Amino acid sequence: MTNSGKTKARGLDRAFDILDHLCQAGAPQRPIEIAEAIRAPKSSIYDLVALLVASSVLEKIDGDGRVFLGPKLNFWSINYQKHFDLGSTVRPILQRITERTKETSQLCTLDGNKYYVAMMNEGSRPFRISAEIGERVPIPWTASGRLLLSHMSDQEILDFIPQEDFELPDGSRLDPADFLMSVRQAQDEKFFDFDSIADTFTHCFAAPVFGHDTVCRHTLCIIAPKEDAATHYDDYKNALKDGADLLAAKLLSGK
Amino acid sequence: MTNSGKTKARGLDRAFDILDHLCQAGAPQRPIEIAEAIRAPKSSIYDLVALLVASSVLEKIDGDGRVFLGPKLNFWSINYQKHFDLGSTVRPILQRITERTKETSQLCTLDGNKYYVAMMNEGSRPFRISAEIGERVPIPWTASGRLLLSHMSDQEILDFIPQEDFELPDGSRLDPADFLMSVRQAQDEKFFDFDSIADTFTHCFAAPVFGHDTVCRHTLCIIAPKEDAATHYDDYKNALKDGADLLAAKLLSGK
DNA sequence: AAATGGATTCCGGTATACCGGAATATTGAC
DNA sequence: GTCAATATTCCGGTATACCGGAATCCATTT
Repeated sequence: MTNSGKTKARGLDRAFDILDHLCQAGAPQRPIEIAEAIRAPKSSIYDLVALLVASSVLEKIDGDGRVFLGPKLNFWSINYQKHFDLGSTVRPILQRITERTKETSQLCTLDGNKYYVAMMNEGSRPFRISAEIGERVPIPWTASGRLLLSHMSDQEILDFIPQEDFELPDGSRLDPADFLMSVRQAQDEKFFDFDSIADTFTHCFAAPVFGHDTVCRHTLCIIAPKEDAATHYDDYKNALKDGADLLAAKLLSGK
Repeated sequence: MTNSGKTKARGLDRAFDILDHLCQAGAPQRPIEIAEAIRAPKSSIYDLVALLVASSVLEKIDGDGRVFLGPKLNFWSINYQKHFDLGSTVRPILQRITERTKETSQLCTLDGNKYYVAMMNEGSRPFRISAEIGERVPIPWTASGRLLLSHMSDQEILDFIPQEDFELPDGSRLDPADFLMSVRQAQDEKFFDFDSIADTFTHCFAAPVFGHDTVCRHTLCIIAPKEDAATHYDDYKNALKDGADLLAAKLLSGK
């Protein structure tokens, strides 16, 4: 993963691999399970897990040696958020969008070369759509992904996305050239929407939140049943764009 | 800091020191500032900062080489919170407390041997009391601190708290023996309140949130002007205790 | 009990991460 | 422009972190 050749891997990288793996696993694991999943030497992982537990970056969950993400991560993240004030800035904006549209709204962003939902405000619908919070999803599967990559060149995008991520959940393959076109379309219109590819009955909308360098750092998005998406298309689009513009302004003004 | 002797420090520890230092600094810094603050070799810090930036654990903030906590921390923390569901569980409880008391309410916990405010719900008062979110504060300065240590023995507590943390902000020194007594009192009553030591006109209340092992993992607390604290003493106390019990129940039931 | 299978700890060699110090780049003052 | 002061990069030696493999521990089964 981090280490493909014949050489030793750095402890830092291994440690971060452990954290990322536990995010993906979504549940406490034993050192040996982690080692196998990461494809890392067992003895190294035992060492590292002990170190990470000692510094509360990981936490012992049960008496059987299972560990999970620890409170130290929360501490660092709170300080991160204090600076960018994401939490308290975004929440009311999502609530406003859900109020206007009745749909579940989300703040999305990238982690490495994957997309994930960073914050979610559930709508009133009885059924629940969309990915779990914090779950990493291939970028081409998402409307937001088009926007989040739009500052990159075609070549950069192709280098950035793992080949296998063009395989859609239904087993078909998305043509990278088509994907690039949709990225450019999203870039031009500063908006993107399409029928979901995770299911057959919903439609995704996404609006970009630009940082100071005109790079799309986040998106606001909603996922709605197709019929509602069609009848309220302009309402939904405007609700998202308004929210995204407001959010960008607040983030840029430093408050 | 991490390394006092003559030996090399581990990269992991240095990296975590960097993160903790940036939390404390509260603002982006250059590698060299970090190195001096941490008392670490410059060349090592340059190396590490580059590594951490590459993995988005740190983030380049400006063109002058300044870095700050990065989005990767947020990603990990979101997954941490998904598991323990702190965010969405605690928020409404704090809101309820603030509703009942009109005061600012907080969720507090430990990071290492320091206290910090993990979540805050501001009351309606025109002036603002209490520490910043995420700011590390000596445990003896806080009402919550008494509860958060109450599972430890006297000796463990004395070993745990740095000597200098008994120096109060007004320059006077708290007798460790007195502190231990107040810890035991808090333990017996499952509650603690006292006149603030950070100022002369407020009173702090704290109620413990117990984990599955009857260890006090968090506290709920409020800080109120002395007169209000006196006239509404029972109201405030009950609001906090109700909230804390409710929170403990929710956390233990896994939802 | 004995045996089996797996998890965890222990241990020693070696690749390399860490660090001191020198070289170079950058900034700002004059 | 020159110079001084500071920040950053470069480089090589050595302490040690990483890792393979063996030993030990711990449940379960026979």
